[in-house]
Amino acid sequence: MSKKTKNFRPRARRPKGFEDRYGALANAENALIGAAAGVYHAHGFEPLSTCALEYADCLGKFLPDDDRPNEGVFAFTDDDQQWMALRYDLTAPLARFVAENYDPLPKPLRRFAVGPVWRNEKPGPGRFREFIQVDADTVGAPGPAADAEMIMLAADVMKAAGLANGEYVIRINNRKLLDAVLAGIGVADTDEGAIQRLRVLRAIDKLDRLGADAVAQLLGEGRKDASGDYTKGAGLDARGINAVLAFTQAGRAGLEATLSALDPLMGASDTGKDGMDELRAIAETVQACGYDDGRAMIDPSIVRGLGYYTGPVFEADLRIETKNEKGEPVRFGSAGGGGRYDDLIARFRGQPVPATGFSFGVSRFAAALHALGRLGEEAHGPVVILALEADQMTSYFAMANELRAANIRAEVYMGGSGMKAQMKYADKRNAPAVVIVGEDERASGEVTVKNLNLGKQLSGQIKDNKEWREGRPAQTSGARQALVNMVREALNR
RNA sequence: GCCGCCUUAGCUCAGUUGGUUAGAGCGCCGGUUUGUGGAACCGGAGGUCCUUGGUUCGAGACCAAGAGGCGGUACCA
Repeated sequence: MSKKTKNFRPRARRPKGFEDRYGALANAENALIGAAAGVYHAHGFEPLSTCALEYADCLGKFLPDDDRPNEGVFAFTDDDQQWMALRYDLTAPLARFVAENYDPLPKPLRRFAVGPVWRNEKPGPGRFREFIQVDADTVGAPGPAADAEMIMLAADVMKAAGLANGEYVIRINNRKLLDAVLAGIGVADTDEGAIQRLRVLRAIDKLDRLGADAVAQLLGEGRKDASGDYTKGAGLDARGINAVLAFTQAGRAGLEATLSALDPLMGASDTGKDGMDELRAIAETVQACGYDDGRAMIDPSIVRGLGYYTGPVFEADLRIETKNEKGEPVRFGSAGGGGRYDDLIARFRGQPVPATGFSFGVSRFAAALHALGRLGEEAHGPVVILALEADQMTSYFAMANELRAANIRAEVYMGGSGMKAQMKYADKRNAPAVVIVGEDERASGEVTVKNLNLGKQLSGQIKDNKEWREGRPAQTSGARQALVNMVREALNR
């Protein structure tokens, strides 16, 4: 080994856009995953775990005229020259799995999935290059009841995450309605029209962020933003712009009122009629189940991503304003979204397989709750049993087991340091109490329990160093058999 | 990708018109306790001033390029 190699020290650094989650944030993610998985499991969904890598063509991540995967995915070629890509969501792998194992699976297939997905995009607040999603999907159910169920489940998950009524809303729309509006203003069913439709969708997606005026520019000629960047518009005329904006603004307070406002905008279009029928059926179900109390609403300005949605689309939004450390409002985007994608599995099978689903961005959700100070952090750490005598470890382990059996989180100090360092460790772990058994206690068959919170309070009153040194505030000794009760008492004070 | 702002100790920052050994608060470590965290007092460690190149007798301060961070915008199938 050369001297140079020997001295090499890699600089510890985290890849850009990737996040470490420790402590409260990691706990929050786990709690959200548990909440969502609990709701879905209770509704009969089966867990499915698929692999992180997929063949890129199975993800549909190829540009039509290109031989390498699209930007936005992390991809590389395998030994056999095939393009592999990290999954960018859990829906495309589901489509692959269903197509691959179609015959033996129960239809409809109800499955939920939890896991990280990867996107090669610019990171931002609540936008990560690796993040955890929880998905639930129903495959093989063509009717709007399946969509309505997805919406109600999404609301249930938000509730299970600890949010109160009014702090979240599931917004509902149907892509067919916008298609009808665009057809009505002369957007042709051609390649050119498809591009135009795409630009319209992107423009509408920016409504909440940029406002109606900017979106009107994007629907028309184009828009120059504050940084001087120019975005080409959809090229609609004034009549078209007004029609699209009127559609997006047709949302009303109640489900019925919104449906009534939308009806006249659909004209004679068959697509529009289909979309309205679906939306009406969803609204009736949601209403009958009592979710029209603010948890679910129709919002024509919701369009969702661009790709595979074919009908109803939904989005879960936090209604609490999020601020950063400087008090500036932070836009986190939606906590989740979904919709119907009847053509996705057909890519593999040649015949349509209807499907609908919902996906939560757990990492973003957790980051938003963190910014809101709503993490529900654990009140305290584990009880720490000091390891004062190296030859007494088995008795320390026995005490820890007794506490755990009584449902008290506990650990034995595992370091090699002295008592002072062990106390500091317990303090840093936010331990509610420490158990002290050294030579003295062992000789007399006792244990000492020190209440760290109480000790902290008492320390504020001590001014004299002698008192500090000699006082043993907030700790009590008692018989070894009373360990659990003494710790419990300390926890309750 | 494009535009703008930022980068000095672990963290938050100060650093006069370019001028000797670069500072503070908090944190960390140690001592006043060799069986005690947290108050108080005393002491200590810790900096390639993001990197590279340039201007200058002299650069943490000025210039250029690059990297990283933040914000906006685009992209997000």
